[in-house]
Amino acid sequence: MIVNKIRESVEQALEQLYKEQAIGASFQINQTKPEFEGDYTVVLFALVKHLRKSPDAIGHEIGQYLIENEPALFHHYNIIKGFLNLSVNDVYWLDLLESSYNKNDFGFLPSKKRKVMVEYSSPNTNKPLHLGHLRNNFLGWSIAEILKAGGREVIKSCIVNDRGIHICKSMIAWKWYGNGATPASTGIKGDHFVGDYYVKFNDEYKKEVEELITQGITKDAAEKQAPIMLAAQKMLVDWEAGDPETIEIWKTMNSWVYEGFDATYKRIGSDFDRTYYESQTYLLGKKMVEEGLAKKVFEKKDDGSVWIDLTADGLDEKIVQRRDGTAVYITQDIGLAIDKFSEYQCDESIYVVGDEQNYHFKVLKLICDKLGLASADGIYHLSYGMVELPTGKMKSREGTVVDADDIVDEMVNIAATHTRELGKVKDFTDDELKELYDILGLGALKFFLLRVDPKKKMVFNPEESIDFHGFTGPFIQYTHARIRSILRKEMPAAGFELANGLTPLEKELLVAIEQFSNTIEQAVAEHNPSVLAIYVYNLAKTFNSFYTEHSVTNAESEEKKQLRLRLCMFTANVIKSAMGLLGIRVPERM
RNA sequence: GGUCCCGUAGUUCAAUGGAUAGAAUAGAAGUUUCCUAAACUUUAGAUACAGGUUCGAUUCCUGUCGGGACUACCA
Repeated sequence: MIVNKIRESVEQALEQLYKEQAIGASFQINQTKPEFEGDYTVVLFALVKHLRKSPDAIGHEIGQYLIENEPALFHHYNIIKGFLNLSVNDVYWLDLLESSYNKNDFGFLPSKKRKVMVEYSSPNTNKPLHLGHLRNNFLGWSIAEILKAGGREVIKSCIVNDRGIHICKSMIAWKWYGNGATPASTGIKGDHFVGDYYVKFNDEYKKEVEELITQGITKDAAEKQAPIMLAAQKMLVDWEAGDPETIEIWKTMNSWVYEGFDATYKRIGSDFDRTYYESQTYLLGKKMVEEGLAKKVFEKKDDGSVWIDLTADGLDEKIVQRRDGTAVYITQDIGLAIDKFSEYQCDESIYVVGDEQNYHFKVLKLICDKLGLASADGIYHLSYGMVELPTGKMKSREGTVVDADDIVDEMVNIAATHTRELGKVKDFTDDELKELYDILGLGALKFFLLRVDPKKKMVFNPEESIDFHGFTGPFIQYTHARIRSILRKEMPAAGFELANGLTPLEKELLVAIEQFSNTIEQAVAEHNPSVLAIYVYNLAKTFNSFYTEHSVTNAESEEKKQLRLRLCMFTANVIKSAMGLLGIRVPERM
């Protein structure tokens, strides 16, 4: 990678020129801004104090040194206001086209021998997936692929929250009001079917609370006394006690949900190497409660509930087991952390979970640490921001939730409409068309959700966010299809002598291609797919300018044609790889 | 109340303390006998406010104003 080479060369220059004075000196290397001459820029200000010389003097000395000692790499430099702009020889860029020819794993980095688990998706089994889950799924899948490209061994995992009071709510509503209906008898997708009863529960609960309030009971008391809520709570206790009827309903309703989830996962491309079920991990968590009590990490209150005091760490007291002996969320997460580590011994365990749980994961890591668990160090919360609507946060109670299946269908339909209007693929079979619409619709959706820094919350405007122009997935897919169209006419020849001299756009394209592996490295370090999305978009944009300006198959000379054919091939490969890391396929034609 | 996060063009997003704050979209004006116009070119438009740190601040610190999350014996 050229940036690393430049860094090494400059470090060597510093060492040779300034000896011990240069020890510990640090500097930045940026890509040179287009308005200046050069390819990469060394920022000199940071060296001034160390070397006690003016930036210009340092720049000239380093620049001279580089040109004299590494003439193969550098051929020119200029200094403007403390910035040393270095021009790299065209030969370096042309060699890149020569040496990387036929390389399939372009950009991918050598193995780092680190094992990483990425937990993502983690659905509740009481309702279907929504837009927020899609951000989670796309992020988790993508970061796993990015880590693989960065040489890590990756295990994708999913924890299914298949037990708890929320499931009992759906169960009791179905038991009371379902009259034995099933997804098959109603023709409703399983996860939506169960979700409808969750909504039903909330409706009935609200009615009961209002009814109680009219009887003169306070709101707080009414919320605790509502019969349907009491029934749900009893169901949770029954479930933990293994009551056969409760377990039976639970198994049946969960199986409906899983059928629905499987269909959605298959459609959006989520997959997992290992699936955990909370119903199987929460008991280990409860065992850890006993151990924590013995180690005096936890403490039991008079009413029987168990707590940890984290006030010394700047946090509050946190409950780890209820008065009635049932497990809470954090309890089963402790159990899960132990399970994961004993099974895989990962160096790092990434949890892709929304930022509303920042506090929860702070607590989890602290507790694991205090319990002396080996897994504590590797816990990393990949916290992402909520997806909001222009009207604010999505709220299931107000019916403003954007359903995952619905939005995928909508995107695919729009892709279909667009494609028909343009009429470029009229010779496609029905199957080919269906696949193309999926590639485009899902590509647009995935790119939209992944192009934003995960840490930041984002706004999804149903009317405006569905776009196929500009900074979008289809823009990049289109660029790929155009390149493939050229390469179908002619592929670059092997072992051809390439023309000397690069036009500005040829050079720009090469520089961009060369940055692919650096970008992967950055994405790995930051756990951030958006840097790749931005990168691949810029690459496509650069190619489009190149494409408009230069003819490939009708180039001025055979040498130029071969050079540009290779540029086309590399660009297409990098686009395909980079989009692949985002979970987005690219079509041959569109 | 406490803890944390966020305020950048009309809108949605960029910018490891670095050069004249980048894109997209919406707006204005252009480009197609020639490899796919889902494209390209030109144009106009922004760092909430007030201090501080320094060669240099969108970025770091303090305060003000505005928005959000968490602080559940929900998960």
